[in-house]
Amino acid sequence: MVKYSATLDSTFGALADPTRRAILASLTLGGASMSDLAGPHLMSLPAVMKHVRVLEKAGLVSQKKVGRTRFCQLAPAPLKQAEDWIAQYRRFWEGAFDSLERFLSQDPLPERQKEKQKENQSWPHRNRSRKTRSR
Amino acid sequence: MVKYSATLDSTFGALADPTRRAILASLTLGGASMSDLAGPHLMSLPAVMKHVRVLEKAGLVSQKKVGRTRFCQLAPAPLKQAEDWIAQYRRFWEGAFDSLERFLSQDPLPERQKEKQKENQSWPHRNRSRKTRSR
DNA sequence: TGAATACTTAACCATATGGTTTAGTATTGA
DNA sequence: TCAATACTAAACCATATGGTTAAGTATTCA
Repeated sequence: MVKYSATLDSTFGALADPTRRAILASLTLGGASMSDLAGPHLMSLPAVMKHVRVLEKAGLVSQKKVGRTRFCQLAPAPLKQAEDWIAQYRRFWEGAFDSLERFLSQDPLPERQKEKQKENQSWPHRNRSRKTRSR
Repeated sequence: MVKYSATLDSTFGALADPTRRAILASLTLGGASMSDLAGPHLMSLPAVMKHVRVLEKAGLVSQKKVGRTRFCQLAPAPLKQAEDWIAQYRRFWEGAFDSLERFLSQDPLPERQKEKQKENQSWPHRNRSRKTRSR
């Protein structure tokens, strides 16, 4: 199947929500209680707690209960992996910018097809064989 | 409401799925048709097309139809913004790693509370005033 | 002790997401 | 021209997501 990283899934998934990014931003000011975090947001405390739980599952936040108060703090690890993943693509998307206009307006053939045409083959169908599917 | 970036939402959202990351990886080898992209995945062509549409809406992929074939290619812009966002947090999560053990096991009071205690105030409730909510 | 605080849990809801199958349309090539 | 190719569109489905309200529990403080 597909090369799979549960870490990247949950990291990017956690960062995809503006409320959660705002919570992380708030935590850069230091540890905060649930009510602290909920304060700026126009949503209920349980809703904010769900967001915090998503951030915790993604490893972006750690929690600790002191008395009746739950404190949250930024946690370190997985953002590094996400940043590395994106950085790895930088040269490709920088290259892509150069060739974008040509791709969209002038040259009708992408690299893969041109290679294969040079080899004087028919179009390479990577999915010629249909797969068995569950269900 | 919350500081909001539709671009970061859709960029991180698009990157949160392993199939879509695999499609981007495949496109680093050059432009590819829909069937090319669908090839390695154990899912139907319409499913892959939905993923490509998500990537296109996020601005990560551009498309072009030539005859009956639809070609896709990496597009440049929004990964930069996402990488910048993450990079901006690096110093915080590096710092967080140093203070994590103390936070979790020894020191019961986070920075914000300690500040306020020094000021001899009661705990600052950022959400003391309840908000009006829609619905 | 008893009221206020700070979560916590549960049930619920609407919409989004990620997949399917089926039945098309438009192109291509023998 | 006619069959095969390569998408495309629509209807459908299960589960996830992001929110709510209501009713708890556990702590704290006067």
